[in-house]
Amino acid sequence: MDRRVKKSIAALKEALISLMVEKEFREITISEIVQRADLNRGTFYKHFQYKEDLFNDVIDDVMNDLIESYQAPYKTIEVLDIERLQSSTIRIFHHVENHRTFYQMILRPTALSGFQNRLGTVIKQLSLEDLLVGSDDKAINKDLLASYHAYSILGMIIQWVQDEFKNTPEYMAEQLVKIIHYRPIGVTVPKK
Amino acid sequence: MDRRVKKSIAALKEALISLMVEKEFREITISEIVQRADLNRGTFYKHFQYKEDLFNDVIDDVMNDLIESYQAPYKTIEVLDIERLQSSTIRIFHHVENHRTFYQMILRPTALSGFQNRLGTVIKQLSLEDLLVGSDDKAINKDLLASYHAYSILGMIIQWVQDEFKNTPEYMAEQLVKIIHYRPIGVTVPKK
DNA sequence: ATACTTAATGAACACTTGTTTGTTAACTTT
DNA sequence: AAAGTTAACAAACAAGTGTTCATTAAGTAT
Repeated sequence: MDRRVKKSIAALKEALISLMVEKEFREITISEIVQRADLNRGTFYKHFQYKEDLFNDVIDDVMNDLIESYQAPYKTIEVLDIERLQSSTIRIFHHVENHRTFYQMILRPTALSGFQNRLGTVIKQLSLEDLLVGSDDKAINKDLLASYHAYSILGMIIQWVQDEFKNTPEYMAEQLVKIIHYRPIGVTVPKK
Repeated sequence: MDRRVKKSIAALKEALISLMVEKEFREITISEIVQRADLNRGTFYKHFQYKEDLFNDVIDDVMNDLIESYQAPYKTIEVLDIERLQSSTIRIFHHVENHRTFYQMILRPTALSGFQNRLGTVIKQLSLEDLLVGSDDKAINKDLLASYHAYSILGMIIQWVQDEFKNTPEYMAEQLVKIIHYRPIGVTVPKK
């Protein structure tokens, strides 16, 4: 890859990130980005169509790091006991902490992903009111459980939509009940 | 509320929805919206700042319907047995089907919520590779389970961010394990 | 029915966007 | 080191954005 391209794209990413710390993505203009990156506006359009595309490149970097940190435990462990999956092997939360500023930027309620956050928040509220009434396990953080539950339902809906509504709503409801009552089985699987 | 306002906003919502069926939200201009709504551009800016704000109004309508359909079962049932929560009481999937076009529009992978979808997809992929290895329950749809699992983790991360990283990553990982092993308790709670 | 309030309009403004075109200069390949 | 390639640049364009302001007319309240 041409060194000029690498430098330009790196400068654009840098500029976008530093702007996103200061203001909403919505309000950042391409002119501002190139101004901060000290590049010509045409250079931006040579590589990207929208600022969203540039942002996707930034996301790519973080996602690659996530994939690495998720797979990291398996590199040292020869066999994986699913039932006894220790919380220490779950590295994803460390990854998030390492990219703290990024995730804060990305997931703040007002930000980008308007609809999914809204839907998630609504379901979470409903969960808090209802499904948690019977729970008395003091060791479990209620807010975390509600958010877990809310977004898991969102996940099922997204999968359903991606499957083009092939299943019936009744099937979906049944699956939800089954998954909630499901537990991973304690088998030991040899690595790869 | 002034009848003119109600009519204008309704026309703008209508116009936006019909445009969103045809093309990406990104590519819809405010000029197009008012043109289709047969209104002056200034009228749009009287009520909204960005097209995102108008879109939020559309979302509000659907969310209100969701809240209703979620709470509907409890209106007829006097007591609620959490353990025996029948799938038939879970109305949320019917709500989604009733707004099929809307959800398809909103949740298609290329659309709006870039980052969360990306994050969800990555975690789902990783889940499919790993956590499902030991599962042999033929009654559970693997893709649904993976998506459920992926977005539930996303939900925990979002909650963590909203709590301003008060907890440690180790705590988060422990909570995840606890929640996965958690089951709702079979208590019967009197309605309100 | 009349007076008031204010939504909707049209025109105008500086600015950003997305695109194109020719020129300059940096990089790669031989 | 020279030749060929192409990124970065500057300038210019139509179209959209976000804002303001005076004018018209629809709606509300008395």
